Amino acid sequence: MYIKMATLANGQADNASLSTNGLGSSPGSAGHMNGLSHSPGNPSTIPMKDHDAIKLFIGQIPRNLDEKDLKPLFEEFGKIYELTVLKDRFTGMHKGCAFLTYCERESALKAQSALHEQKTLPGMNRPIQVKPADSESRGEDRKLFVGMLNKQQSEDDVRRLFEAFGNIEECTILRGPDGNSKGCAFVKYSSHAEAQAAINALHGSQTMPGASSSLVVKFADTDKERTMRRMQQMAGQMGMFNPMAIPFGAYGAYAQALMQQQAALMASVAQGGYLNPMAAFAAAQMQQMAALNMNGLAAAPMTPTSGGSTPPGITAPAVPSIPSPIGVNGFTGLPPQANGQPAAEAVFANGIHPYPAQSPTAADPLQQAYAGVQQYAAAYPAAYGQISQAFPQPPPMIPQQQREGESQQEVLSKRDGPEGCNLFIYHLPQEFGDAELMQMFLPFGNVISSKVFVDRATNQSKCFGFVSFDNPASAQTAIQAMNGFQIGMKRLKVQLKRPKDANRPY
DNA sequence: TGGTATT
Repeated sequence: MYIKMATLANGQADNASLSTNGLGSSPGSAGHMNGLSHSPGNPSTIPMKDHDAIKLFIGQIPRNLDEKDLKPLFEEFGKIYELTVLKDRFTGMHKGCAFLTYCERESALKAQSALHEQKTLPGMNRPIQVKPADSESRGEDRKLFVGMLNKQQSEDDVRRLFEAFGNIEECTILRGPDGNSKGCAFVKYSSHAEAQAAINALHGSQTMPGASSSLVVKFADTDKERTMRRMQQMAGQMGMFNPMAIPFGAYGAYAQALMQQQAALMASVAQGGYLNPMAAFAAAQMQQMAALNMNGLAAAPMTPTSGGSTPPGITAPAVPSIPSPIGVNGFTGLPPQANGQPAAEAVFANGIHPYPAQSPTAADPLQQAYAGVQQYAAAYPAAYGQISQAFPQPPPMIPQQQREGESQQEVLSKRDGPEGCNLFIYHLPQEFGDAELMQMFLPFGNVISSKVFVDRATNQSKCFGFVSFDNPASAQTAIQAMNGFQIGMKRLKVQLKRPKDANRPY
């Protein structure tokens, strides 16, 4: 009985928060004190109930109607298994709603379609509510997030699109404070299966006029995910560490340990006087990759995220979950020599090895990341060769360390830094995606966003992009260091991003 | 010289 009461209390609370009818209810009352409610503990009095029977929430019931009054209204759709008016636990006051379970699932569906919002009971000013109780499903597993809608599309438009796949209980366009659509919506079906069917049929199926890519149909965030998202946003605004690193458990701890290890390496390098932008660049890449891989968010870290093509010599290695032996030349799948040079020599063309000699062990993820850097560098010998020319002297800068746990959130956030912190970069290699762009600028500070402009029609990079730092000094340092930097046949153009309202050509 | 969004 205790369990039964708890269940009812939960269901009631759920429905109270769900319903838009203004029915007040405080959690806790269990309406089991009535003549129609069967005691599930006594087999002799329990009618048989379908295994897939649906518990219905009935709302907008006049408070003078009790179970025996309501029974005739609902009985015409089938045999009632249980009907319970919700009452305040302490005062016994009728709360204006009830739970109803038919013996057969089909009866519930019939009652819902016949009654829900179809008639208004005497004395009420809103129509009766007959719908599955929230306790019937978590809610989240049948609620969809729909993205890439046309901003002109209405609730009805979306309903029409989704109604073929099941019964839609809710359909809401997300709107900003001004009432304009954000181009996305929530659609809630009666069942998980319906929601899944809609995903299967509609996700990516079409591109709405004016939308930048094809329709997105996926399960909506769970409460937990929503909380995480909020935390991330908050942390991002405050420039704090990323809370995502904490719940990742063992992986997060491992990634953090890795980064600490790498930070220690970098510190020893700095003390040895070897620090130069190139070393910082390579180290930053290594950190990125290690962090990304450990979090399982990017199995092939050096694959451009946009553009579709892969730089020559880069084979997008997957980091094996069970490490296999790798040699100094790097990953399985990497040609032993790229561009005619041993990869390691291509990286450190200036003869400076910023890392202490190590004997590579096969199981060391650091080695894997290191190999990844080598591989990446091997594909861009020109870039790396030029670095030593670009910086005959150590430049007047101390590359800012990436702080622990910072990378994921920073990678994911898409926002400008303050004025003077945002760079426009032109003449990027065709193969560069957001990730590569960011890695290139990480040595100069805390990169809060990176974006390579991609032609939507061809999905090809337009060879320019944006990088935002969290402070103007980093941006200036990056300009000094990287403007005119030669990659292959091109030289990077690195300038402050033109403010939106300003009209000055550089 | 940008922006795939979660009641």
